[in-house]
Amino acid sequence: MSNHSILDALIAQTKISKKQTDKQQKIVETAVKIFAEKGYANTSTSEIAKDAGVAEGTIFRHYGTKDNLLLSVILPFIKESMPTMAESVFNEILNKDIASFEEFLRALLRNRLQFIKDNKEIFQIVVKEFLYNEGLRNELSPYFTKNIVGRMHKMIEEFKERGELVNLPNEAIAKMIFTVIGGYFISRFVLWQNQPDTNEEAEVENIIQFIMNGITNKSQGN
Amino acid sequence: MSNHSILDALIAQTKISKKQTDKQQKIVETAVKIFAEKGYANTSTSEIAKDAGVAEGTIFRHYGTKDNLLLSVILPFIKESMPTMAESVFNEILNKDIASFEEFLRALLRNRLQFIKDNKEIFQIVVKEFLYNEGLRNELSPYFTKNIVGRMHKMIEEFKERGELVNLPNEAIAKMIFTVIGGYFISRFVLWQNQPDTNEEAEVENIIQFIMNGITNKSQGN
Amino acid sequence: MSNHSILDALIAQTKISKKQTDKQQKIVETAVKIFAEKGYANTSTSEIAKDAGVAEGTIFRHYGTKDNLLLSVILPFIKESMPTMAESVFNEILNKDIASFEEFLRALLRNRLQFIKDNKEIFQIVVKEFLYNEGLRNELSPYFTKNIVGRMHKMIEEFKERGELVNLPNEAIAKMIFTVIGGYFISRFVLWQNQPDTNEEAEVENIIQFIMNGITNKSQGN
Amino acid sequence: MSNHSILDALIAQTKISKKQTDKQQKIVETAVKIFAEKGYANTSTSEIAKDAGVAEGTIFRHYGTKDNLLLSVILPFIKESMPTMAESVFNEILNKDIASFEEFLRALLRNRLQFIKDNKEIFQIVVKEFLYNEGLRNELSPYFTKNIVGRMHKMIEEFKERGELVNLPNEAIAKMIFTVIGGYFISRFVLWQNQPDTNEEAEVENIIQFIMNGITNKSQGN
DNA sequence: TATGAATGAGCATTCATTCAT
DNA sequence: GATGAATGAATGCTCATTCAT
Repeated sequence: MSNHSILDALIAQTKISKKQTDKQQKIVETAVKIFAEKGYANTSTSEIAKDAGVAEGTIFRHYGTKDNLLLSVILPFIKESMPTMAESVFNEILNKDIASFEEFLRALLRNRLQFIKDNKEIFQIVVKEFLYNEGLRNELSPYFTKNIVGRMHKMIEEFKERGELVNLPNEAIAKMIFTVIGGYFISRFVLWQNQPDTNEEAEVENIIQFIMNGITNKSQGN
Repeated sequence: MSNHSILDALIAQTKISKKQTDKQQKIVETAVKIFAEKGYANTSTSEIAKDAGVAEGTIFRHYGTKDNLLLSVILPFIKESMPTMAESVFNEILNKDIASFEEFLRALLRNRLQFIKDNKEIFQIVVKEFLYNEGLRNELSPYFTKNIVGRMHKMIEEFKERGELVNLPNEAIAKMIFTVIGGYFISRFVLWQNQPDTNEEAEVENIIQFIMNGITNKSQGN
Repeated sequence: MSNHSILDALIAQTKISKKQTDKQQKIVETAVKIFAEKGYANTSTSEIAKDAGVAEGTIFRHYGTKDNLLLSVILPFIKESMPTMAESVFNEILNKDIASFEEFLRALLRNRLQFIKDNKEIFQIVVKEFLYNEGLRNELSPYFTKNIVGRMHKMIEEFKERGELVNLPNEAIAKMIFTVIGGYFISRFVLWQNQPDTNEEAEVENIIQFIMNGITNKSQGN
Repeated sequence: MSNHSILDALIAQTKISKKQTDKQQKIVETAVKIFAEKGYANTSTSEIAKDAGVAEGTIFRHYGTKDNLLLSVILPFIKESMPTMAESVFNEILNKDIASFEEFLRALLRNRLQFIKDNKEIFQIVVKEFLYNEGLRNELSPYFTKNIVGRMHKMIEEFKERGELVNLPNEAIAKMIFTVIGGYFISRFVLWQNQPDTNEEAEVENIIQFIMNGITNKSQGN
């Protein structure tokens, strides 16, 4: 996990992926499942091979190293998770002048919630490894910054100008939104995955309200 | 990391720790440093031994297993971090009828911020392992729930009655407060530890304001 | 050395042993030699690996644990030693109505003597570990009882009815025969392996005579 | 277990044992118990120390090495078991001209049976280690030969002259007697120690009869 | 005399990786 | 493309032994 830029890897990845053999698909599937469950460092390639019904050599024929297998698992998710957000969410909002920031938040949260529900296990891997694996963190961070933070600032700026947002530094606002939303995702999908299904609708709405208005009782004066 | 209750361990811990030899101290010190840096799973006992200037056997003579060494590193922190909060923060507030919830939040945040600044590395270990190490998570969770959540609910209830807090479920309020504060600590001390010192005063104030009032511009109508 | 029934192991063993690689063969060969010489507990896997000209990992790839290697060495011997005796010796005798018990004894002793001469080293291992290794003893015992003791009783019963044998409990007779024959094997092949070759023919005959007639001088009256 | 003659050790032993401290006594007691149960090679000095309520260093202060502790446990037993037999049994018999060989056997068996019942655990150790520990075997063997075999031969010679014994080599006769008696002891006290108490009187008598007369039905002709 | 902290070689086992088939 | 035998360094841990107090 050291001297390959993530972008290089991405490119290589795209080039290589002419066709995935059945075995390859099975390997990645299995790796996702086990990495999510026990973490990268606690998973052995032999376990993956056995569970995938594949010879251990086959893993290395296709992915070269265990590190590389991790990347092969994570990268498509990253590739998807970042730009998608940009295109389908941000722009969509920016073009509709009727939208409030609250509506934007709601759309963003719902959109990402669905995405993560569709990619629960990979999300678990990314979260865990982002914290545990400094190499990976260093690779993903600039990518994240470049794609997300920039757009978010623009968005905040826009709504600040409309007078909807409090006068805090853009960065502070962005960070707090990410913290609350990210905290929700991590808490729900990584830490307490087996909790019985809660009332998602209400939860989402509470989060939006919290981000917008905090916890102070607004009808205090009444 | 399996069949020892954390409370039992805590008790045993306290009893055993008659005197720590110099070597023991060096071992724990070094373990803290390396675990924090690379994570428990990526740290070998031989590395700890070498860095601590100690024979590898010495580690096992004192701590028995690597798991146990981790606990020996973490438990005093946990022991400190939980009840302390209870006594020195919660009660203090409950007794002063002048206090607002905002003041309580400020005190809580400041108090914990100081504590974590004093125990930066162990905090890093706890955060990382809480996510990565299911066994540890299962041990710490009930302890956390029992000590913190209960008190927090009482506190929220109290201020709800005073009409200061929004009408959301106590749990939802508590969770969001923890998410924001925890997110701040993790972001600052685990993820981006090497960032240049920011304006802490302002940051703390922003967080408080955010929790209390969200991001909506309150002077909107003016 | 605990929770596997020997019968299960036997079955598994037979199934697995599709083909043995050269290295596997070398490992077992070497293990037999060293276990026999120094005992299981005093033999390290690294010594076996070195002597076998194999990487230590190779042992574990094929046998999983040191315990398992011991079983892999012993089981084929056990499998052979028990039923063979049943089929080829017992039945053979039972079908010839001319046979005397003495002839049966002679056939039995000769047959087993040859078998052990052909498997000297494994016999040494089995004897030593049967005494030293309670787990192994507990596994082998019932198997031994089931296969040997039953048949022996039937045999003794048969010859008792022919009036050839003394009126002692079958069990007592069987036990003494085993003690004398087993004692001979152990003494000759385990305890004093390096004694110069004695007159085997005479020795066998002495044993038979001893079992049949004891040490009393029968021509006493003359 | 290498370059000390057992006789030297015996002497040294005798000299040293001025006074045994309480701790020493506890150590030997505990060592006997655990060696008997699990075998020398499978017992760690730390386990002995813990069970004996003694610091590990104390064992080494008194016995120097683990090997030496084993000897300290075994030697008094050997010292006792050999000469005692000589004095109290052999001579006793030799002086009474009325005695038959059968009576001698009975006296010998009873005498040794009692001795072993009084020293069950050490007997277990000696048997196991005699087989497992080549060094120990090489040390004990000559001692055994010198003390026992010689006397036994004399005894057999004596009764051969009286016409009581079969015309087999003295050695063969001695060996078979030892095998049967030793086999009984080992079977009863080492292999199946937990068997419910059998009818000892009858068992002893069966053994004597077996040694004297074998298993042939003597009243065949009737 | 007794302690117990410290040692470091040794142990069984795991693991990512290589390579001939 | 896929296999699976083979590797050997590394790992967590044990153990007999030493030595200052």
